[in-house]
Parts: sequence; structure tokens; C-alpha cells
Amino acid sequence: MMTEGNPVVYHSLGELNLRQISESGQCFRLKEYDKNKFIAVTGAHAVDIHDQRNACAFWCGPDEFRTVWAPYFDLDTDYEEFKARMQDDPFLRDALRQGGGIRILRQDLWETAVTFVISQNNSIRRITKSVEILCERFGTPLKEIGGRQIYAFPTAGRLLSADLSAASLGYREPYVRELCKYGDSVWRELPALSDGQAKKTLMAMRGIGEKVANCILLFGLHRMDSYPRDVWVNRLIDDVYHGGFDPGKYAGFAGYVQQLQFYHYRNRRLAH
DNA sequence: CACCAGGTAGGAT
DNA sequence: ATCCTACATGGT
Repeated sequence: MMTEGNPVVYHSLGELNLRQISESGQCFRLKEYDKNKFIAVTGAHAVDIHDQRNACAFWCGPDEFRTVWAPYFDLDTDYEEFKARMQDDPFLRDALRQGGGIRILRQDLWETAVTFVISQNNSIRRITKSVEILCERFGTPLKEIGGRQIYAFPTAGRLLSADLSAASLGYREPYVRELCKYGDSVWRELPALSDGQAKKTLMAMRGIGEKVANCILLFGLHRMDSYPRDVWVNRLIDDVYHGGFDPGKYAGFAGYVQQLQFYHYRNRRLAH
């Protein structure tokens, strides 16, 4: 079914690594369901991707690849120059060696807003679990991949009238419910706003502070200058840079630098 | 048992 | 403006 016909083969050559992205903490639904086999979901689309050595096989038609997945994985952006400009920093050189296949995804704005409101003072494991429950219970069924039924991320309307207790959102539940009450217009208009205006609009919503707003700017609006500071990034700046790190040095891709730092530092620390 | 997790709201200073 | 703390839940 999902694997009939031919996949679109993208020659990633280290520029796209799905395992690294799935472990990078920027998204909560890119899942390795089998060795080197991933399920990606965005909006009303889901796809089976087989990540082999230097190529990713996307099991979808060329039109869907071009209009949905290439944009989602930011494949039309050239990261080479970003990488070149990090080479003078030893920590970033290491981070690139470990996470050079990370990209900044262009995720659905609504989904990004909800998932990062859930993320506050929470663990990636629990966020992922909560999001999975929300999708399974309240999302539209899309298709089956690897014997699993895949669901879309639920709409605001559906979540508003739902019993969210099974997702164990804790004290964040009312924040999510309040988010649902904003009309679609807010989310439609945000992409047209400047970074500053968009951030201000987001931070006026309950449950969205500076850090979560920065995550939504980066992962939901692809504002590459946004540099979210979570506990790990703060720790890392303290530890590796002795308090002196200026993301302004990386104008135009500071958010990408942040992802690499987060991924590398966190993995290193969790390794023992 | 204490402490932590991709923080923030609301109140006190 | 800046500092302080309670906050649900599950894992270590």
C-alpha cells in the first residue's frame, strides 16, 4: 500500500539525517518505527521515509515530495554556508560532526504552538507521549504506515470540546484550551508579521513566554534568527562559553546554531 | 524521599 | 523592571 510504486529518492549526502532530527527536540512526531524507517507527519500528510546511508527514500509521489516534504525538511535551503561560518568554534565543529544532518523544519504553526506550550517545564519523553495521545484520540485518520494508523494533529475546534485528561497535560491543560479559543485569523496573519510583532502577539497568549515564543518563531514560522534558551542551552552557555555567547554573531541562522548546540550538548550529557 | 524536565503566570519587591 | 515561587505529572 504505502510502498507500492517507486519512492522519491533524495540524495541527502549527510545533509539530511532523520534520526538526528527526530532526536533534536524541535518536533515530536518524527518517529523511527523500525530500523532506519521513519514516519513523518505534517498537516494532512504522512509519509514513510527510509533513510539509507546517503539517500532518503520518500514513499510518496513526486508532487507531494515537491510541495510538502521538500519544504517541510527545508531542502531548498543551502546549509553549507552556515556550516562554513561555524568552523572557527570548536564546540560547533564537534556539534556538526554529530548533528550535521539536522535541519530546521518548517512545521505547521498551530501544531508548533500547542506542542511547545505543552513543552514548558516538561520532558521530551512526556511531551511526545502527550502529543501522541492527542493525535490518536482527536486527530483525523490519514493513512496506515508500517501497520500503524497515522492521525493528523487535531484542530483547535476538536480540542476545544475534547476531554484532554488522558493526555496528562497537568497544569498546562487550561493553556492549551485557551489557545483553542483564538480564531484561525491569528494563525493566518502571524506569518506576515515581523519577528518582533509576531513574538509580541504570541507572548500575549497564556502559556507562551519568551522561550516558547522563540520556539514557535523558529520551528513554526522559520524565523532563523530566533534563539530559544532552555535549561540545556543556558547550561551549555554557562559551561562551554563561560557565560559569553552571542547568537548575534550568527545572524540569519542563529536558530540553526542553537539546534546544533542543544542536540550535541544534551546527547553528550545524557550519554552518562 | 528529593530533584528534574526544551518555563511561565501572578504576585511581591 | 526584576526577582520569587507554585505549578501537574512521571521518571530517576
